[in-house]
Amino acid sequence: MSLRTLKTKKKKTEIIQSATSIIEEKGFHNTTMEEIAANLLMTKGSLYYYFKNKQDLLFQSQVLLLEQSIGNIASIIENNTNPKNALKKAITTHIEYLIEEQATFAMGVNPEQFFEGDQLDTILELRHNYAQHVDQLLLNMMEEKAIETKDVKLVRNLLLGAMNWMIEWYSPQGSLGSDELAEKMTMYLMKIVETESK
Amino acid sequence: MSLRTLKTKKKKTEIIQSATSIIEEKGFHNTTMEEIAANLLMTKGSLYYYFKNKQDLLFQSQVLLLEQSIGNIASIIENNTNPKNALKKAITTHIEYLIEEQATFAMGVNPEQFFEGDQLDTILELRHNYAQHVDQLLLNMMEEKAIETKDVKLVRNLLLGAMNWMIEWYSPQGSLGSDELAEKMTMYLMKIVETESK
DNA sequence: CACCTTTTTAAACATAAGTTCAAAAAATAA
DNA sequence: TTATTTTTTGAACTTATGTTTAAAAAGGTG
Repeated sequence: MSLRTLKTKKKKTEIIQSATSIIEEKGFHNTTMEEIAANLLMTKGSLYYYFKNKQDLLFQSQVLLLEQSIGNIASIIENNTNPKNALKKAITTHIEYLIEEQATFAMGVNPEQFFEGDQLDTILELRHNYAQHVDQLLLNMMEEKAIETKDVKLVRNLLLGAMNWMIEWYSPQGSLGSDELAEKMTMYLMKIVETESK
Repeated sequence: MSLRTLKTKKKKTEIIQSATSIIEEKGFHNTTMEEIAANLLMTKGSLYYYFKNKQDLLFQSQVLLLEQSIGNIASIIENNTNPKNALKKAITTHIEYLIEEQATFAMGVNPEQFFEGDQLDTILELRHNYAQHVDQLLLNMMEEKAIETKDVKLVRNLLLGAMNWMIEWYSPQGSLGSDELAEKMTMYLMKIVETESK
């Protein structure tokens, strides 16, 4: 890969990052191409050299984030044999990742409101892929009989909800450090999937 | 109150309902005043007779929803002496209400992206008010020692998150009826606040 | 340096949608 | 029925902002 194309890729990433950080505060529709560009000391016209349009920029941000998340959880499943530890690790990682990438996560809350057609299909497929990895982790805990097989999806939704909702209340200025916070959340969330009599 | 003013009020409510149902599917920014009006067989000009502007319409929808929710939870606290039952009831009611009013709930997910200034303050205050009612319910369970006092806010956020995230996955066509679903969710969520050894 | 390719610019363009307004229609009251 | 008030209309207005484009600038290569 030539230096040129590497440079272009880097610029693309920078643009995506600039976009997501502004979108986080203001929301997609309140973020203008002008702001995104200004943030990088460019003019909005330049953005169209890298992205077909604003929608395309948004879409690529989402795909990037989801692919990274899937990579995370997949490697956790691969590297942990103990089901409980694996789930615990997955929850912690999800939370930490969410804290770190809060910006882009916020965008993906309601994909139906931002994407349609092929783009929406792609996003939903990636989300589904991620959800299935979580299901896998839960299914591995079946023998503990903490949850019934038919409730896996429900429990997964409860867990993801409790975590993803963080974008509503998490603040870096909070009293807990992000590690402590993740640990504490994990502790409470694990209660959902643990057997009553321990 | 004269017949006139009653009629005006009714019309306002109709407009709010029309707006929220369209906003639910499309998102606020993809919903036009024209659509909202057309849905009621009116022209968009008429909407401005009832609401100052689009923003005002959105705001009033949110306030209405939040006030109703607060009314719900307040009456639950008032009418239940047993802490555990009260919390259980509150969770069930919250879920049922969310299912029923899915449309408007979806709007309030990220108030910072839709409101600013006084409006945002009002919304946040109402949300805070609701949260405090939930905290009250949790605090009443302190003697069970299932959660520590300093974790009340965290636990409340986890519970609200798991529930509110429903707007992401709930479908009326799901396999469970809304009653069953609410009951099952409540069962799993109560595990978070129950003591380990029961 | 001279040539070619890539990148950036700034201005022009396009358009969707929120808002205003004067006039018409409908509802109510006397 | 006539007069008055309320409601609705539909066209005109306004503005914000995404997008296009031709030309300039920068970067790379022989």
